This record gives sequence, C-alpha cells and structure tokens, in this order.
Amino acid sequence: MSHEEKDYIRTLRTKGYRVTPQRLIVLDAICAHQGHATIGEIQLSVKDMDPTIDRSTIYRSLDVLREVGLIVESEIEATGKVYRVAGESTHHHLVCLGCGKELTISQQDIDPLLNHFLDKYGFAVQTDHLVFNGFCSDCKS
Amino acid sequence: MSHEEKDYIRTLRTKGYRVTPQRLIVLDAICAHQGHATIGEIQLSVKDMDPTIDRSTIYRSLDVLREVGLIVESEIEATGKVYRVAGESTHHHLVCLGCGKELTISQQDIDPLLNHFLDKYGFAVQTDHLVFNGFCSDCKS
DNA sequence: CTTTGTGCAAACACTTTGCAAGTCC
DNA sequence: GGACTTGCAAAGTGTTTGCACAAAG
Repeated sequence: MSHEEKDYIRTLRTKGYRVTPQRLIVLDAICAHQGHATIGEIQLSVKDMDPTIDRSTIYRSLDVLREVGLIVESEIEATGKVYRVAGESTHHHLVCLGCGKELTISQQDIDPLLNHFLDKYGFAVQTDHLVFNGFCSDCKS
Repeated sequence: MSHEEKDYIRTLRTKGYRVTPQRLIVLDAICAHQGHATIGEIQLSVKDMDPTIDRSTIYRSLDVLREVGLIVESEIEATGKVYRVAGESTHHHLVCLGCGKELTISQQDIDPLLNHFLDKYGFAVQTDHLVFNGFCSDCKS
C-alpha cells in the first residue's frame, strides 16, 4: 500500500494524538481494500486482524484518522459512507447494480463535467470519491 | 403537483394494492417538496397532515409506492436516501456543503458525461436523481 | 365478508457516549 | 506518573417485524 509507516505515525503525533495498535489496524484495514472501504468492510478486516478491538474503538479511530487528514470520508455512495486513505491517487467508481462489479474511472473522465459546473454555475464539486450506479455492459438488458 | 389523482389510484389498484389515505398522504408529502424528499422531510410533512400515521406505516407506504413505480428511490445523496415522484421531469442537484443551498441542474448538463461512460466503458449510469456535493460561488473560499 | 393495511409495541441494526481500567510517551 | 485510549455496557437513532384490530373492495 502507499502509506509510509513513519508518515502516519508522525502525522498522528504532530496533531497531539497517540499512536496505538488499534488505530494502525484500522488504517491497515482500509489499505487492505485498495484504499477505500465501507464501515462494514473495515469492521470485518479489523476483526480478522484483532477480534478484541471494539466497534466503538473503530468508530473513534476513524474519527481521529479523519481529523488528522489520514483518511477521507467519501460523500457519495449508495451503500453508505466510504473511507479512503488520503494521498492515494484520486479515482472514482462505476458500480453495477446487476452484478456488483466496480469499474475504476479516473479523474480525467469527470473533469469536463466539473469544469462545466464551475463555468455555468460557479459551483465547485467536491471530488474526493464519486460513485455512479448503473449497469455494466454485461448486465444492461 | 404533476400527478393526477386517477392515475396513481389506478396504478395501485392494478398492481393489487389498496388505496388508503395513508399512502396518498405519503405521496402528497413528497409532492409538497417539489417532488423529492428525504425520509425525514416526508415524516415531518406526513405528521403535519395527519399526526396519527405511524412511522412504520410511512416506511411501508414508501415500499409500496416504490414497488408500483409511483416513486423512485434515489441512489446518490450525501444526506441519505431521497424519494422522488416518478414522471417528474428528470433533474439533478448541486448541494452546497457551506450554506446548504441546492442548485437544480438539468439532464443536459450531465448527458455528455454519461455518454462518455457509455462509449468508453459500456456502462449505463442510472440517472434518476444525481446529487453532487461541493461549494457554491458564495461559499468556496 | 374476505383480504389487505394500520397502529402499536417490541425487536433490530447501527452509532454514540460515560466511565473505570489500561496504555502510551 | 499523567494524559490519552480502550473496552465494556448502556443509551440513542433509525428501520423493520409480529400481531390484533380496522378498513378497503
């Protein structure tokens, strides 16, 4: 994964937070899912790595990690909030409602639209992680 | 509002569902919000029109109305699910994270992007009601 | 009059909070 | 050692379900 251990340890310390195994495990759990995961996925992965970590600790860890900017909470997702590791290359998803397949799309794919909104409405879309639902080529019948 | 009383009564009947005041009130509640509302907004409006209607009835009514196709559940919305009256002219929103203002955008605004996805990935985005979060011209500082 | 729908209450799932014990630095 | 964190348990939310009574057709 693309996060350096030293970096996030320093990030936590500088902001006055302590470095605990629980917080590192939560961060690793997100990384284990290609850098973005739902709360459910995070809880499963964390339970896998250390079953004694409490749900509430996971919620609190996510709060802290977001507070210091190590992760980002995605705003748009049909299946619920998604947490992303900050600094990963920005990308977005097309999620198929038929088979569940996820296509990864790049920032360049949506830049024209965002510029259009900026020109026409003066509106700056927040683009941490966009998700579009629909049907892939196999499932659109 | 744009729904004809006869139409939705017939729609319910044809699909084997009964027409009840509760279901009509739920539908009206959505209409009262320009044809799209969150569950919270719906519950407030319904309570306004008839305080004796139970929360569970509202949930069940929404299920039925969606089942028969009178309303559509929007898939993308930061603040939660949004229910839309079917048949209203399709439109989308830009929601400002600063002041909460909602800009309405037309289907034409996003068609280029959807065609791009179709061409490049063969993916057909479901476009009942898209919501983009960001900052409006006043709030982007 | 038969079948479906409603209100109520309880159950459920998910998230947050208070606090004593444990841990990081 | 002192402040921050954790786990546990309990309390909130929001949504769903079971069931007797009420209403629709």
